[in-house]
Amino acid sequence: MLTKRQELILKLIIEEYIRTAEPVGSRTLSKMLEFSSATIRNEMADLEDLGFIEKTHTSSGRVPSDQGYHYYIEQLLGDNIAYNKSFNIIDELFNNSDIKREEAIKQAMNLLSQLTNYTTIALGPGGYGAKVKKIELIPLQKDACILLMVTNLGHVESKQIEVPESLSTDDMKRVIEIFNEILYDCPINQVSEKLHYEINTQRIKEILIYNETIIDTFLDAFTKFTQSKTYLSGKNKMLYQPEFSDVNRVRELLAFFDQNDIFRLVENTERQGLTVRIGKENQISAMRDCTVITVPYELNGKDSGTIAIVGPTRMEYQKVIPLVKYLAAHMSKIYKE
Amino acid sequence: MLTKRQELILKLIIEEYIRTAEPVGSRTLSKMLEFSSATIRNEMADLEDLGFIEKTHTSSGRVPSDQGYHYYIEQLLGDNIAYNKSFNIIDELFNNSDIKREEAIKQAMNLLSQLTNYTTIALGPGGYGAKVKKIELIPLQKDACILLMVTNLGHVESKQIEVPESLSTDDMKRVIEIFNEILYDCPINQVSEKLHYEINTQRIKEILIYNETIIDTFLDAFTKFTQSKTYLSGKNKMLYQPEFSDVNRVRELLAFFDQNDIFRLVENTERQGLTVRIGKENQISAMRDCTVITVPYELNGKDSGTIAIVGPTRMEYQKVIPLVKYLAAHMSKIYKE
DNA sequence: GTTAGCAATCAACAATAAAGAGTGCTAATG
DNA sequence: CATTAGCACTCTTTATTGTTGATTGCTAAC
Repeated sequence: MLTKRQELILKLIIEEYIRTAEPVGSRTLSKMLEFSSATIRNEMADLEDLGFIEKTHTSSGRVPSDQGYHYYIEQLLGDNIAYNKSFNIIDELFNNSDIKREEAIKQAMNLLSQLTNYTTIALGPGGYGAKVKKIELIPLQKDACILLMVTNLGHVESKQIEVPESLSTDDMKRVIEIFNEILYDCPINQVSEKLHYEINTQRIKEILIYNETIIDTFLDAFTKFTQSKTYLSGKNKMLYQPEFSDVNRVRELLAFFDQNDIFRLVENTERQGLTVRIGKENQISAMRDCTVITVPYELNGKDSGTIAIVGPTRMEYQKVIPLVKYLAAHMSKIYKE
Repeated sequence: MLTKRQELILKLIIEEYIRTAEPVGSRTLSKMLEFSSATIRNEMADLEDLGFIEKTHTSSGRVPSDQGYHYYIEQLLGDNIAYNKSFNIIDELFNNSDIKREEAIKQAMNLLSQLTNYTTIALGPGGYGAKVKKIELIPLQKDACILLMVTNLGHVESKQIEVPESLSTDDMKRVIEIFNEILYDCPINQVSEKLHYEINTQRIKEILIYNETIIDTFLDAFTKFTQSKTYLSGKNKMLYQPEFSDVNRVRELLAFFDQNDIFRLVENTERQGLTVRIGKENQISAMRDCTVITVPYELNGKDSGTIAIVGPTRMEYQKVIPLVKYLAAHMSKIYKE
């Protein structure tokens, strides 16, 4: 357990380091406090022994350790979400609601990235709460048509498919009719199951007469829905952080963002509420100097996903944490009644 | 006019510089040629006077100037598109054609970026050649529905719109019926015109009874089609070029790519065939050390766009130029009969 | 016209020195 | 006994200097 004075010193070191990105020395601190630099040096030595701060070399000022940041976030910041004028801006976004769900998530991430100057990621929701609303087949030429699927959430997915010559327009109409009958109001993630369940019923058999592979084509088109989508904003915000003044670091980081591995940042954070992974706690080596904060959100009872924000370990936690919390808590406003 | 030997020396300097990114000295060249370094120095002095090469400092080797690259490309490379084994890979992509147009363009750009290790951009086609195939309105709840538009090219655009309570399901059906009658087979870029032309006819008036703003909502949804799309690939390929070992350069470059100004790279290149803009010929300051090559393409008589490739001025022209030419010339294969 | 030879130029690198910031320790202080 | 002043020590940063090596331009010889 730290004494009050140690906590104060730790807090000041962290906040000063967040501000300047330079190691903080005892003299700097003694100017802010009523103690001499010698006293502070003694305290700093203790804080270092306890693992909260580190030196970059024998005679340098101190820098917060990963553990130090954790203590700061969990013990010194507290849970109080102070009112923040950025909250208004977020509310404003959600009030302007004649935009599609996807677009809204995208914009929310953009906003968060702009407010914080860090990189933001939203994962999901995939099609998980969505239900089939309507299936439509629109002929293009003799042998090609567009398969359309609309969900109750207003999402549209389309896929161009080939149609065997043997199938007449009326046949196609019948096929679509059957699909609509079977799948109307069926949750997206149960489509495959449902079709396989019905595979021996009369209706499905009727379809298979026309074309053996149509079920597969169909299922293929549905996979797009169920893929959990990622929204990435402010990818190169990080370049302006002093910790990324080395080109190799930049390359490493951007290469990571360009891979399809982004979801790895969020691994094992489901059902955990807000998580803060600092520095090497992130398994990804390109992230060794970064903090990744994740927080789950819900759009309605079923649709859920994760918001993540990626910045340097030297992140403005005080500002960022309330912001992501607030945003995640209010994401459900995307659907207004 | 340059002598044969001057041309040879210029060619070697450029190719050596492209290979190594280091200034080329007379001794290096004399090892490749039958002349002494002194002779080559004399020739180099002349080439410098003529503006084809430059020194980085008084006693450095020579580096090609923008003008030098131009001479190399236009006089020394010639028009002969030598067969290139990459051509096969391109053909392969186009043969695998059960993908949508958008996806095909995206993949073509990805491929080009991978083959060359430079950044690639495709502009357009917008919806220009496309015609309205079908318009559909799918109700979600009482007051909301999805407006769907499908083109003959298989492109689908959707927009969620609000519907006044006063409008019954049958009314909506009637509205859509009228729209389909009016707009079937209408080229996308003439939709606005057509609707305004028909504004006083009985059919449109019938629609307006239901809802005054529906036409605007409709036109709004169509603008998405006509926007010329951009496809960007290999954004951070450039980071691995030695000319971008400075973080500030990297920032500048990526910031430019992130703006929506990419189209500026292609300004005034329409109808010009292949253009090569080297270094400061690009008006964009972030591009002062880059070469931008553009070449127009056509998908069918009407749909056209531009392919661009962005690399360092020290670009592998010999490899790149035939490649973009070939790709652009064969883009039309995306639609096979 | 070509080339050998040579002084001059300049970047790149390493070695050295000086300045400045910071630490840890010790001894004095209240 | 906590606090502080004082001081030697450490290490980074910056500037300075010298050295090396690549390259040029010029001149004179072939």
